[in-house]
Amino acid sequence: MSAKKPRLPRRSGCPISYSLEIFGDRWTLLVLRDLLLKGRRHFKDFLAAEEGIATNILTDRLQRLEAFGVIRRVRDPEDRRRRIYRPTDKGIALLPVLLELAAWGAHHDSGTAAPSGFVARFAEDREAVLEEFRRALSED
Amino acid sequence: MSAKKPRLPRRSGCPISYSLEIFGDRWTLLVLRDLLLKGRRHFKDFLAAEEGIATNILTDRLQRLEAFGVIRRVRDPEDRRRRIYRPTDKGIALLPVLLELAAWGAHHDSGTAAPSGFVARFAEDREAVLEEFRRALSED
DNA sequence: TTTTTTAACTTGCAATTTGCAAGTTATTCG
DNA sequence: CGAATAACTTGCAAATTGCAAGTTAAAAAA
Repeated sequence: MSAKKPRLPRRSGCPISYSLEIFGDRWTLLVLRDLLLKGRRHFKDFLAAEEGIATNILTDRLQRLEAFGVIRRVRDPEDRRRRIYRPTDKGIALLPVLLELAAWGAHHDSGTAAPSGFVARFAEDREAVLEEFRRALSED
Repeated sequence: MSAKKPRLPRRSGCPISYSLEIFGDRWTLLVLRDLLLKGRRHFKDFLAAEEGIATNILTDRLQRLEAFGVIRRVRDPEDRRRRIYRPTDKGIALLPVLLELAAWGAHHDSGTAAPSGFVARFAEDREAVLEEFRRALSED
């Protein structure tokens, strides 16, 4: 596996540019949302998300995330047809990015479906919210 | 101006999905980096960034950011050929997203050109770093 | 045991977006 | 006034996304 890294040659040394080389598209962070915030694990789960990602795009994104060391992919011992996708530490470190995007979106989208009170809670105790998600992810 | 909003129909009410409708591409957050973190203001400045955005893409992204109320665009009174692009409050509220992306990228990119000590400083006093950038942006 | 169903992709092709570079128009400079 | 400049616009090729049918291995049903 993992021959999927560079889509384009490196554009600059900027850290944001580096991050966007991995996440700068309409789907990758949505996949990570399901993985990190919703605890989804299987291909089928990501496919079932409301936004309707296509199978070829999902496969591509999962492969890239694996190649960049953000997730790992193993065969499910209970059903060998299935694959389990899990975040690495590098992946878990993306929680703040996801939550800041969520907070911004929830605050500025008049039609948001964000959980009620999420923005206030995050603003009030950011670290506690982060810790909750980290704990959920470490329960394996 | 500002007829540039929806590229696609809304995919879901998820706040992250909403954010990605605006930023889910390889260029938009780079433009905002220059605007919010580097204080760039003119079309020419964004064009000159190291990553080499094309003029049609830059124009498209600026128009979308304006349509979403993230930036405003005015004619420069000192040279009417020029345009000044400035962040709105909605735009400034994206600083945490940008800085989290930068911190993640700086930490995980072995070839990073991030300013030395940035990651440590941000981890140590996130609010102070945010406040610095906000102050710089309000000096107009 | 065989057949059917299911999970995770893969593939072919059309539609959309990006990238490159030349072109256009209004404004400023020499 | 002509040349240069700022901010786009345009035409077209390359790359990516989206849709839906197809494939293969594993599990479930007959």
